[in-house]
Amino acid sequence: MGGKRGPFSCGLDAAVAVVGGKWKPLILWELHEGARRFGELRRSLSGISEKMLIQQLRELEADGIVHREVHREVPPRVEYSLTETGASLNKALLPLGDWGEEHMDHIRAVRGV
Amino acid sequence: MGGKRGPFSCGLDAAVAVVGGKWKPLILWELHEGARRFGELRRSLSGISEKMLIQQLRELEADGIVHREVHREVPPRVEYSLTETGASLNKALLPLGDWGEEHMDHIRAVRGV
DNA sequence: TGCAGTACTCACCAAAAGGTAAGTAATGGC
DNA sequence: GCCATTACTTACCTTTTGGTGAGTACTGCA
Repeated sequence: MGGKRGPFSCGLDAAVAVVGGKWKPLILWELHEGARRFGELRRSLSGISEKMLIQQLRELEADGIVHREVHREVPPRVEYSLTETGASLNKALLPLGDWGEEHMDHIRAVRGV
Repeated sequence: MGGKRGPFSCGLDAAVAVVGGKWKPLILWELHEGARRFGELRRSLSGISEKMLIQQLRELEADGIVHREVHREVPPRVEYSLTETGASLNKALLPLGDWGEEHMDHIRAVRGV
């Protein structure tokens, strides 16, 4: 879903193309309080594989949502943070997060999970 | 993505489980002005297959997002509309749609589509 | 009799997303 | 010399998602 998908039929379609998938919303959420290192993100997003994390971060970077900063040290330190565009996207996701919070029990019940 | 996936790590995760995928956001959008027939939806969502449309509608129905009403006529008439929960979800999606609208050109440019 | 229109349903296939496990590069400290 | 740490990278596989095309049930109407 993070893959290319072009001409969008509406704004929602475009936004979903950028933030869709299993991990991207969670990654954005993790970054909403400031920069995070690769390893920090991996530990926070329990269950994500390194491959997935990198892949999603690269796509978000390509879409101008996150900024990647490499500190040339050993061991290496790479920090990811939201760009301004990313921060605005995160803000636009807040109501959806609230909705989910509010209806989580209902959804869980309906799906039997 | 519409498939079962639980326990959610946060509200956003739960919301994405309900509204994720290629078509669901667009279906919700189509319903935001009122009830629509199956055929109307198929024509509006250009490119969707009948199988996908039904599948997504069934999942949304199971999640309590849309209501399905069958009118016993010939030829048959089935109308889909948002439940109250669905309407609130749609509302929560508005900022995301606005964000997409605003950044669509940027995204298209970055992806070369 | 048979065709039109509507809303599905099914079997099968292709593509995309996601997961696993192993390997790499760089260097400071023991 | 060798191990630890960090941030990847690669190859391979499974699961999920999405697409195609044909078929079904119902009944009014020509």
